[in-house]
Amino acid sequence: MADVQTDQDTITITLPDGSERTYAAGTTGREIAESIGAGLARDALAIKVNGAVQDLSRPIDTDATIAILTWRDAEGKETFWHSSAHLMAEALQALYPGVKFTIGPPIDQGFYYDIDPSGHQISSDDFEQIEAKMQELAQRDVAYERRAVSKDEAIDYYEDAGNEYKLELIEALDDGDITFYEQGDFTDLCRGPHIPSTGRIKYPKLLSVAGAYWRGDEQNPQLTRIYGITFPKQKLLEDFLEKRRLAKERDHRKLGKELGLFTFNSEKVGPGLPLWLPKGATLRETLQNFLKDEQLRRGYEPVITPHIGRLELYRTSGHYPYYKESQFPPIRMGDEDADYLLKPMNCPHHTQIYDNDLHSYRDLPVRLAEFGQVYRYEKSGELGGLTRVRGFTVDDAHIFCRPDQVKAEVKDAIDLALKVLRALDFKEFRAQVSLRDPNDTEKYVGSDERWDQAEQAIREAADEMGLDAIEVEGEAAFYGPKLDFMVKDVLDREWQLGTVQIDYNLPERFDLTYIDEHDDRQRPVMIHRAPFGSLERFIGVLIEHTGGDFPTWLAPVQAKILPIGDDFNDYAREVANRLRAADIRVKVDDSDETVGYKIRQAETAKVPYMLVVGGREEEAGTVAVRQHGEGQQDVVPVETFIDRLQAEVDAALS
RNA sequence: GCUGACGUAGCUCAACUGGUAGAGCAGCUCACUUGUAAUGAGCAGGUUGGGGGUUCGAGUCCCUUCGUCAGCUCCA
Repeated sequence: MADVQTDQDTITITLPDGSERTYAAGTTGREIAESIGAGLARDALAIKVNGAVQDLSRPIDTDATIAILTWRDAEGKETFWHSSAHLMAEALQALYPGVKFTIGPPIDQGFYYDIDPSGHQISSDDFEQIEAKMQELAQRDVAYERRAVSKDEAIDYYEDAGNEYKLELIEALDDGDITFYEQGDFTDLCRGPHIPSTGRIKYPKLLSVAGAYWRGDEQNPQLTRIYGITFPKQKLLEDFLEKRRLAKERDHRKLGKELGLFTFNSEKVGPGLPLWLPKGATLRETLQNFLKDEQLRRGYEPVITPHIGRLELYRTSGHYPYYKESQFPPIRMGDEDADYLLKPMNCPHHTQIYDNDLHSYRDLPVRLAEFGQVYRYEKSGELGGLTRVRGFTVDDAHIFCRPDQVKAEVKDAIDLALKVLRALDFKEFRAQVSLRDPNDTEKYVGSDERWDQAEQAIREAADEMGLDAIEVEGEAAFYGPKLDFMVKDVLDREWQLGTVQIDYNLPERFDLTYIDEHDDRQRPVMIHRAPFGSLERFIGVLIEHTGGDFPTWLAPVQAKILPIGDDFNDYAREVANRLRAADIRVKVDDSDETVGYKIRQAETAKVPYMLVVGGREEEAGTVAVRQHGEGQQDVVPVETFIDRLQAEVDAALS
């Protein structure tokens, strides 16, 4: 279909390397690919013409800059998976007559299709059969054919099919802008583009089935969503499955259990309420101490507030009833005419600490820090491991400052967050600046002018700190813009960890003030910041990031002393005492086991250092050092080992 | 909360179409006294998540409830 009529007989095509080639007008992408090379033609999935991805079969009528897309291009993969969604739909149509198709887009890793099963029940047990059908269909290697249809034609087609979902989609489309794609017996309303033919899709794998609401709205009917992924080569599928297997190995829920860090085992305690075991608590306190020290150096002051507060506090702050649904219900005592709320946030309490004193502009900023435990009633289906819990700890601090100090404070908060990420070797994270939605300024508190200032401050601070932050409009909280650090877990799910948020709302609501140089009362700006975010979530992601091999400074047990026999238990204990005196976390394995067994135990527990001691060591006052995962190292005096370990810890935290 | 899957010893997992709940590891006891990733033997360990039902008989089938997982929705 020639959209653009031109008088040109020939067209000039510019390739990604900048070279130009001349073709007859109407040459297709496939022909261009063939003219470049047989290999490229074989791998070609789609073509990008002046920035728009389209089918290889479509003729090109004008001069254009093009790129032939293959599996190596993100857009090539996207097209491949989109076409795979159609192939899966064809298989489903063959196996489950009457199912209605809605939407089936590609995603980061594969694709899904939302269907109305129309009475069929599809479960993961059926995956093998569906995959087999997909392979069978793919082997027929039929073309994906694009067909422009009129709106009436499209409506007729789906009225015949009785597919109200597609009709709803067509409703929103303009006549003349509607296309069907067909492959084999399957026809789908689709914008495209698609790969040339089904034969490219050789290795399908269905991943999961779940409910999803039509158009993501809880009020709408629930559809069945089937997730899948496909590959052109077996090796790629195997690599993908291997990666998933490895990810499962690193799952923090599994490692948390194996390493004895935390447990959710007791149904009596309640869902989403983690119990920290001694080793996990040690790890967590070590992390907290690291941050406390860092904060002291940066002028933060510690505060401590109770776990509950009067409901009135949260009415004033505006959190209640706005977030009523995700809070534990208020507690009412019979003899007191007031309700109490289990605190969902620390900030209201902190405002009251600020308000305990009269503040001069000279005193600002005031930085109040607390590891504050908060409680939120997350929906049951939302809970998961440590990443989503109902009771968690925020490494919260609230900075009360003058408007002219905002940028410097945001910069310091970013610096602190970066320090934390660096100390824990997080190299892959994303920084996101969330701004207000320019089309819906109604839902935000505070004047436009203030928002402009705040957004500018946060943007400049991010920029000056060298952050390559992406900006997203409409993601800001109602009270101010924010900057978040996001990190992915082993399953590639992205979690928000650290955050810096500017807030003009709470100082207003609590009528917080400071006295300026003209003896006038002024409103301070509040900055919420939490470099870890939630300790629980952070540690969950950290476990997966390290695979349980924590850096020495964080390891719950840093060294385990392994006497080779009972005769050396005393010496082992003596060494342990010397290490403890140097603040090293140490355990002695004085069980009746062989050294080989003790080593195995320590290795599987991922203890960084094993110190084997026997007669030779006792006589010389030494330890035989074995490093986790590295095997036997050397035999050194106890003091040397202490010095080394301390140097390692200092280096990691500097 | 919704849809689906799952729940057997502390952990990891067995138990054909309904027919006496098993194993390895961990634990305990005893022996061994060990030199760099599992010493040997023995013992103990369960109302098969809870409740109800069908059946001569239920880990297995049905209902219900709690929990876990995946996804949806939401997230101060």
